[in-house]
Amino acid sequence: MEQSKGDDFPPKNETVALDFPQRKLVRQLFGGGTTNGVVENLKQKPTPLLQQQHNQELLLGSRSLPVLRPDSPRSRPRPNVDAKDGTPKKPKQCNCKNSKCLKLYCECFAAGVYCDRCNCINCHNNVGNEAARHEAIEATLDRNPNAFRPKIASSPRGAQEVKAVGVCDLARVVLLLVDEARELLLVARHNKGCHCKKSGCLKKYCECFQANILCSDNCRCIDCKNFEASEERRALQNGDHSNSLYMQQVAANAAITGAIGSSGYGSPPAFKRRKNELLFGAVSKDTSINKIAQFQQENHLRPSLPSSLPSIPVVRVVSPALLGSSMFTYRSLLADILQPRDVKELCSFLVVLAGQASRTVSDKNETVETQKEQDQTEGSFPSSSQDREKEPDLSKSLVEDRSSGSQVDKMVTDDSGSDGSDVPKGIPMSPGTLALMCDEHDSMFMAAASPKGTLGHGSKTPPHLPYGQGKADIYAEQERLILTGFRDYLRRLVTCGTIKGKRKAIILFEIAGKQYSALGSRTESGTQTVSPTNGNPVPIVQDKTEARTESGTQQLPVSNGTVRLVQDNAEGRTASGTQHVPVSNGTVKLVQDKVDASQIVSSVTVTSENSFPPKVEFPAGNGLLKPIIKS
DNA sequence: GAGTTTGAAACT
DNA sequence: CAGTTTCAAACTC
Repeated sequence: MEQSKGDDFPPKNETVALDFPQRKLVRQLFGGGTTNGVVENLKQKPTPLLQQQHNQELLLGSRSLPVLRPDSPRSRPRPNVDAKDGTPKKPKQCNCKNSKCLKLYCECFAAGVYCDRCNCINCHNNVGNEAARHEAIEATLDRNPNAFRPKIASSPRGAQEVKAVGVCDLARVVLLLVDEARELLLVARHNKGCHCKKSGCLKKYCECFQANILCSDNCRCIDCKNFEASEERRALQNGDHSNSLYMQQVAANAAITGAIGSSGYGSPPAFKRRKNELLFGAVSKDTSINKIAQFQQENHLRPSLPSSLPSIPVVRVVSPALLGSSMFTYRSLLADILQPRDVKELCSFLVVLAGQASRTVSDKNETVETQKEQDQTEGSFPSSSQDREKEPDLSKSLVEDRSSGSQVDKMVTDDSGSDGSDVPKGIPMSPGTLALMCDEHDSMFMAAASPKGTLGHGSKTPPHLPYGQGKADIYAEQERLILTGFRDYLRRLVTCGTIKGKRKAIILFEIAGKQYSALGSRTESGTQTVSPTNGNPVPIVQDKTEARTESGTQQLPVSNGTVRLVQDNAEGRTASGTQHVPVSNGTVKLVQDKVDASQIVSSVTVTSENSFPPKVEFPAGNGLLKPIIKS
């Protein structure tokens, strides 16, 4: 993801460093290790960024050759189009005078590119001085084999494939993205760390700051203010939106990471790692005084610092080394905008949307009530619209479902009730819900801790789904409605991302769109197995989306005022989690304080009566709820 | 645009 | 590895 800012970095119109002997290339290829940089092939044109990203997965080297480093502070993007004449220009124009542009002082050299239209003096970083240049490269590599490697380490995984498609998989998608963002947070850090003394790591002198990452325990900076909870840093971020270029540079990392709101609580991201890892439980073996001090600083505990720790530096904090060695170092610009509550509210939104979708579908299909009643004999679906007036379909259907004795009910009941789960008994689950329910058990958390852990359902057989085609269509319709709403949500996120984090938002949208497309492209019904968190394939109905004629309800497992949504990991196999979306007697305000006036302000009240089912009330206006992201 | 500040890189 | 010097970018005026 870091590379995304390379959009304006790659020297599109210049010849890049090409002068490395083949043997080095071979050494790169087989030397092991990873690099974010791209080893350019000899005498080839600059590689498109995306291909570079692909290449970097292939080209591994222990001794990196000069590389394009879109995520390097030295290669921070500059306008690649001349502001005056509009002609493309290289992203960096050095002004070297004494280094001949053959030392790492030179940004061009450090970036592995020839100087081109630079303002340097006595430049040797060009084709005409290939020998000297090569010699300089050798010398540089002798001093530091990683000299040309990216300073900012990031190994973002590719976009995780979203395997399952279902109503509740929307939540899965959301949480997948959150998970993805966390991964990004994990990987972005300065390899060497900065050594700032006076800048507080809040100026571009600081390479970490320049790369828009937080200082890490790699750093040896003094008086660092570039940490998650730093008010100075936050104030700087909130206040300085004038540097649009810089904002664009960092925007690539913004959307998703902002969505997870790692900074929302003003605590280091590391403290909020997966499964809400306990703060002190996550403390690694590294508990140096400095780290403790940093922790105190980050949590504003210094004033109450116990006197029993006299050795803790009082004034200077050497590096914002957070507890643990795997701290998050990334800081999203959206982090102060998209808060954790936003994610939760999105989940709530999806829940509400599911209910509304069921209502909408039901309204559409009152004409096929007969068919529905037939279905109710084996499953259960909402009955009349009169009932819906009193109670939303979500609730209604659930109530009715409780009285039904369908095979599905029994199966679900058996499955959920045997382990004390608070999942309502006798409630037929939609395929997507069942996919969610696979993680309904707390034991799943234990399974998540161990990739090969015990299955959340033990040895139980995954819920069987004897859905008929009609139900499949119902769910397909629901999915379509919900996905549409979700798409709208993401579109707004994209809009928001236009300001901050555009690219990430687009990625969000694309992933969601992928789901949406997958849903729409399906042509035959059947059972699709998804890989739930417990490792057991859970069949979900794969619906015809083109033949949506029946209504139905989509239930999300709700218990004790909490909507549980499955959080799955990338592969949907091992990690599991539960996203708790409080719905108890509160008003889930989907519209944030910053509202686009053109949008409908929708307050969605999600109440919980006797814990289940929740009452969902929609505001005036029957249109689909459209979440509004503050911008 | 000149001068200053800053911190990485280079050097000892 | 630590201290110093060199260097060029960032920053200030």
